[in-house]
Amino acid sequence: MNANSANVTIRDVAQLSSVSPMTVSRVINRSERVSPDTRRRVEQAISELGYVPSRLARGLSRQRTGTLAVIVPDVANPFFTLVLRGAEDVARREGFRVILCDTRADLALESEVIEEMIAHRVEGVVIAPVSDRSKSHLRRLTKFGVPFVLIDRTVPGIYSDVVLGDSTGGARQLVEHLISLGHRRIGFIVESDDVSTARDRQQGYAAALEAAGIPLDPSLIANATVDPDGGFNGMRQLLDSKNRPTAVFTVNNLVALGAIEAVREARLEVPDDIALVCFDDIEYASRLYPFLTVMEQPAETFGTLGAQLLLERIGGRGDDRDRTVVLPARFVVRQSCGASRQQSAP
Amino acid sequence: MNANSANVTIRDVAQLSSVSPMTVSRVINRSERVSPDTRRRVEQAISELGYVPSRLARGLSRQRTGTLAVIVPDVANPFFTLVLRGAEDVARREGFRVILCDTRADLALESEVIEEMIAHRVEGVVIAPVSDRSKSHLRRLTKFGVPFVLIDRTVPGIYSDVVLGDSTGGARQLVEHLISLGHRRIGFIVESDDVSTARDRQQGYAAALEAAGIPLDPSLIANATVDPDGGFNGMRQLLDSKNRPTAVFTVNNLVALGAIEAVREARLEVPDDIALVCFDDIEYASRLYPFLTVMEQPAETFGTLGAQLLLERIGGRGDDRDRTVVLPARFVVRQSCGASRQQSAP
DNA sequence: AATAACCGTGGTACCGATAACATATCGGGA
DNA sequence: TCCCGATATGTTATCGGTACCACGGTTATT
Repeated sequence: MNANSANVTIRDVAQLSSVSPMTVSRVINRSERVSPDTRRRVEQAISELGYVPSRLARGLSRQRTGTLAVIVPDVANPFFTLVLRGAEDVARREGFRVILCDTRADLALESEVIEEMIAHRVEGVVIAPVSDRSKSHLRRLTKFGVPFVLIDRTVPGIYSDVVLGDSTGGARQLVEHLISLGHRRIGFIVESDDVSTARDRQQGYAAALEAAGIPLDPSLIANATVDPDGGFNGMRQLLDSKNRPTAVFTVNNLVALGAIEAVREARLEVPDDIALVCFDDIEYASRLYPFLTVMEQPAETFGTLGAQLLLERIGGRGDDRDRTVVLPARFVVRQSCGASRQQSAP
Repeated sequence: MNANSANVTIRDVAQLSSVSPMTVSRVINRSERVSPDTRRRVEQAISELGYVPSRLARGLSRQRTGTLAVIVPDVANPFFTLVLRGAEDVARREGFRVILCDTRADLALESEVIEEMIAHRVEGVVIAPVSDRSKSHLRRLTKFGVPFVLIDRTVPGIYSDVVLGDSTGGARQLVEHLISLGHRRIGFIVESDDVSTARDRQQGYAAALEAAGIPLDPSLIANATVDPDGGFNGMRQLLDSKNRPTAVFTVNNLVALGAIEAVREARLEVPDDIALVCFDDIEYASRLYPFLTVMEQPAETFGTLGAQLLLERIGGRGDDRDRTVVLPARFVVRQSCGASRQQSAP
C-alpha cells in the first residue's frame, strides 16, 4: 500500500530480507539452491515492497528479451487480426510477449518498424511482408540474427520458415467453379504482382482457364489496391471494358466488397449480372448474410503455426532446413457465384 | 555487410571512429556539441558496422522505454481493432511503440498482463478494462506510477482520463426509435452489470421506456456474454418467454449477430417478427449488406484520443484534473429496426 | 594580457538484473 | 580427527547505454 513501488529494485528486496541481491534473483527465477527459510523471507520482502523485476535489466543481462514482433500490413483486415491473435496466444503460452506492428502496406514504414524491432532486441518476428521488395528489410533481420517466419506471402530470395495458404490451388478451384457454372469471360481483380499471393492466385486463375481451353484475356485482369476502394475501381474498370466479364474473381474479401459496390452502382446485380468469388471469408458479415462464395482460410492457424515455428527456432529446436507449411483453404459456396440458383431450393 | 551485426555496441563504434562512447551517444541522440567532422566519422562507423542502439540499455539507463501498452478484451472485435489501430498510430507519431495485449475478457489474464506491462516498464497504458473488478489491477498501475487511460468503460473508484461513448444517450435514442415505431414490448440483451457500458446502456433503455410511460419488465432483459453465442442464447431466452418482445435492443453488434441467428432458427424474421437495434457498426458487413440499425461509434477516435491523452500525461503536459471525453455516436437507420417499411420506397 | 565563457570531448559511475566464480558451512567417510 | 564434497550464499564483473562532471583549448570580454 501507501508509497510508490515504481523504483523498488532487487537490492531493496535484498536489504529488507538481509540477503544478497543474487539470492533474491535465485528466488525470483525459481532456481534451486535456496533454503526454504531464506526463500520465505525473500518472498515476504518482495510482496511487502511490491517488487516487480525489470524486464529491461533482465533482458540486458540475459541477452534475451522474451519478446516477439508480429508485423502485418493491416490490423483492421480480419484475416490479419486473427493471425495476430493466434500468434499472441501461442507466444503467451510460451512466456513470450508480442509487440504488434502495422505497416499499412507501406514499404518505408515496414523498414522503419523492422529497425525498431531490431533495436528492441526482439527474439523473433512473425511477418506478413508488404511485397517482394520487403526483401532488404528481411535481410536486415538475418544480418542481426533475428529469426523470422513469413506469413501468407513468400519473398523471392528469402529463405525462412513460411506459413502459406494454397493460393494457386484455391484460386484454380474458385475459377473452375465459375467455369463449371458456364462462365467463359471471367475477370480477375488483383493487387500488383510483386506480392507472391497475388502471383500465385493469378497463376491458379490462368491454370483453370487453360485447363478449360479458355484463352486468357489480359483486358480481364484489373490491378487494384487490396481494400474496398481498390475493388471498386477494379470492378468499374472491368465493367467499362467493351468485353465485359460475366464473372469476377477478386484476390480477397475486402476487394470483393468494393467490387460489389461498383456492380450495384452500375445498376447491375451480383450474381445475376456478375458472378463473384474471392479468397477469405468475413466472419461476421457471413454470419449476418451468408452471401459471398469464398475460399476460407484458417487465419488464426496461420498465426499459431507461425508463432510455433518461430519459437521452435528461437529455442534451437527448429529443424535446420526451412519449413514451408501450406494450409488448405475451405471452399464455401454461397450465393455470390450464382450456383444457388442452379441448385435451387430444397 | 557479411558478418553478424547482432552484437555491435556503442563501444565498437567508438573504437572504429576513434572517439569515446559518449561522443557516439551524442551523435545518436542528435544532441548538439559534436563537431561536424566527428559526427561524420561516427556516422560512417555506424553504418559500416551496422550498429543499431539497444533500446533495452537505453531504457534502463534513461529510465524510460518509449513503450505503451494497449490492453483490450478482444482484438478480434472490430471495435477494439480500430481502437488499437488508432492508438498505435498516434503512439508511433510521437515516437512510442505499442505492446498489444488481449485479455480475452478474462480478469485473471488481465491481471497477469498488467503485471507484465509493469515489468516491461511501459510508460503508460490504454486499457478497455474487463469489468468493474478490474479495479485492483488498475490500482497496481497507480501504485507503480504508470499513467493509464480508460477506453469505452469506466471503473467505479478509479480516477483517470477516460474516453467514452455516449452509452446512455445512444441507448435511449435507439429505444425511443423503437418506441416511435410502435413497439411497447422491447427486449434488451446485455452483459453482466459490472461493466459500466452495460449499465449505462441499460439506464438509457430504462429512461426511454419511462419517458414513454412503458413499465420496465425485468423478464425482457436477458444477460449474455458479449459475443454472437451470447446473443443467440439471449434472444432464445426472450423468444421463449411467454410475453415475447416485438423488438430487441442488444448491447452491441456481435450480440446482435447471434440474436439474429436465434430469430431465424425460430423461423421468425427480423424486422418483421422482431425488430432489432444495437450499438456499434460492423464496417465490412454493413458495406456488403446494410441491414443493422445501429449507433455507430467512432472506434478509431477512441484509440487516437486515448493515446493522445495518455501521451500528454506522460509528457507532463496533462491537465492535473482527470479528463473525461464523451464521443457522440451516430444513429444509422437501416432495415433491422423495421423503419424502412414505413418510410417506403422513393 | 588576464580572465571568463564556451565548445568539443572524455572519464566514471550507474541504471537493475544475472553469470560465473568464490566462499562459508556442514555432515560423513577414511 | 581431518579432509572431501555438497549445499547455501556472497562477490565481482558485465550487459549497453547515458547522466554528470571534468578538462583542455578557443574565442570573447574588459
